[in-house]
Amino acid sequence: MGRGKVQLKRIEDKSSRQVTFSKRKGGLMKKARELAVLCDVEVALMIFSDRGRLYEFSSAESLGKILERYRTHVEEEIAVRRSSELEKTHHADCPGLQMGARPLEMIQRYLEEQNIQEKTLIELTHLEIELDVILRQTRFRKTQLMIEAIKAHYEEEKQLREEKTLMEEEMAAMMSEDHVLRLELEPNNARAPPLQETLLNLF
Amino acid sequence: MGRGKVQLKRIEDKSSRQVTFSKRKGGLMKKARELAVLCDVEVALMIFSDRGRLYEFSSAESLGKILERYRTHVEEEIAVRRSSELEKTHHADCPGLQMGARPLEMIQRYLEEQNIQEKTLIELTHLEIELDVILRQTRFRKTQLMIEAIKAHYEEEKQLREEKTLMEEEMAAMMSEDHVLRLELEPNNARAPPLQETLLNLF
DNA sequence: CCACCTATTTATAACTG
DNA sequence: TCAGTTATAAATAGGTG
Repeated sequence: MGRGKVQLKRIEDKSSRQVTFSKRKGGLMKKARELAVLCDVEVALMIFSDRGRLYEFSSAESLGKILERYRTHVEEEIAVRRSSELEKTHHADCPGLQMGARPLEMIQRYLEEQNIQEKTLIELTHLEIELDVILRQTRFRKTQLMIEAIKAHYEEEKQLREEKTLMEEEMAAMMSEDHVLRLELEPNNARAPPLQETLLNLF
Repeated sequence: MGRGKVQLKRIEDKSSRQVTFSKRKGGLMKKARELAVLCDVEVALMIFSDRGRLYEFSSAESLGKILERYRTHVEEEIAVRRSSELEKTHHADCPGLQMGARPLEMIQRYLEEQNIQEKTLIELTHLEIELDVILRQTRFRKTQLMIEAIKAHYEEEKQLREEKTLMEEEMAAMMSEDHVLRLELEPNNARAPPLQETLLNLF
C-alpha cells in the first residue's frame, strides 16, 4: 500500500526504516486492537525497537495475564537466565505525543462548524477513538519512563546497600582484630523490601 | 476494507465473527512478520481464540526468548498494574472507570441507542469531556502514586547515604586513633542527582 | 522529527459455489 | 464450514511544509 510496492526485506536506509517502523507499528497495534474487539479474543503484541525500547499492546488489563496464560498453555522452559541487557537510551522517541489540547480543540471545531448530521457523528466517533488512543499512548509512555526512573533509583539503592554491607564487614574485622569499641551496628538488613513489594504497598 | 465499513465493536453473529477472526488473524500475522523483517525489530504476537486455542507469531527463534526479554524489561510494570487493580476501591467513586476497552464500548452504545440528533451530539460531548476527565484523573492519580514510589526510594537512598557518611567518619576516626589501614574511601557524593532534577530529565 | 497529503497497494467484508 | 471472487475500505510509501 503506497506509492510503490515493497520488497519483503530489511529496509537499509536508516531514516526510512525508522519512518516505516513508526507507521507500521501504529497500524499493527490498531489492527491488533481491532481483532481483539471485533472477534472478542485476547491479543498480546510486543515490539522491541532496535534501540531496545518496548512497545506493547494487550487486550487484557495486563500483558502479564496473557503471559501467564501463555505459560500454562505452552509449558516451555523459560529458565530465568537474566540476560542483563542494559538499555541506556532513556530519553528516546516519544511517538506522536505532542498533542496537548489539540484534540479537544478539534472536537470543538467539529461541533461548531459542522451541521449536526450523521456524517459528523461518525467523524466524531473516529476523533473520540483517536483521543482515547492518544491518551493511552501518553499514559503508557509516562508509565514506562517512570518505571525506568524507579528502576534507576532501585539500582542506586542496591549499590549503596552493598557498599554498606562491605563496610560493616570491614569494621567487624577491625574490631575483632585487636579492639574493643562501642560502635552500635544495628542489623537492619530487613529494612527496605524489594521493589515489587514496595510498589505493591503503594496501591 | 471490504464491501462495507466496519464498526469497532464485537461482531455478534458467531459465524461472521469466526470468519473475520480467521481472516484478520492471518492479516495480523502477516503484518507482524513484515514489520519484523522490514524494520529489523523483534515482534511477538499471541492470540487466544475464544475457544482457548493459541495462535502465535514470533520474529525470534522462539517466542520464549522474546517473553524472557519482555519479563526482564517490565517485571516491575506487571507489579504496578496488578497492584493498581487492588486500587479498584479508589476508582469506585469515578463512575464507569473500568479502563480496558470500556470507554469505546460506551461510546458505541451511545451511538447506537440514540437517534442521531442534536441532543445525542450534546450528550456525546458530555461523554467526551467525561472520558477526558476520567482519563486525566486516572493519569494524575497514577502519577501521584509513582512519584510517591520514587520519593520513597529517594528517601531510602538518602538515608543509606547518610549512614554511609557516618560510617566513613567513624572509620576515619578509628584510623587516626591508632591504626594504619589501607581502606580506600572514594568520595562519591556527586552521584545520583536530587529527585526533581531526575524527574525533569524524564519529560 | 511530525503532521498532513495523495497515489497506490493491501486487506478484507460481503458474496458465491 | 470452507476456498475463491470482487468491490471497497484501509494502510501506507513517498513526498511536502
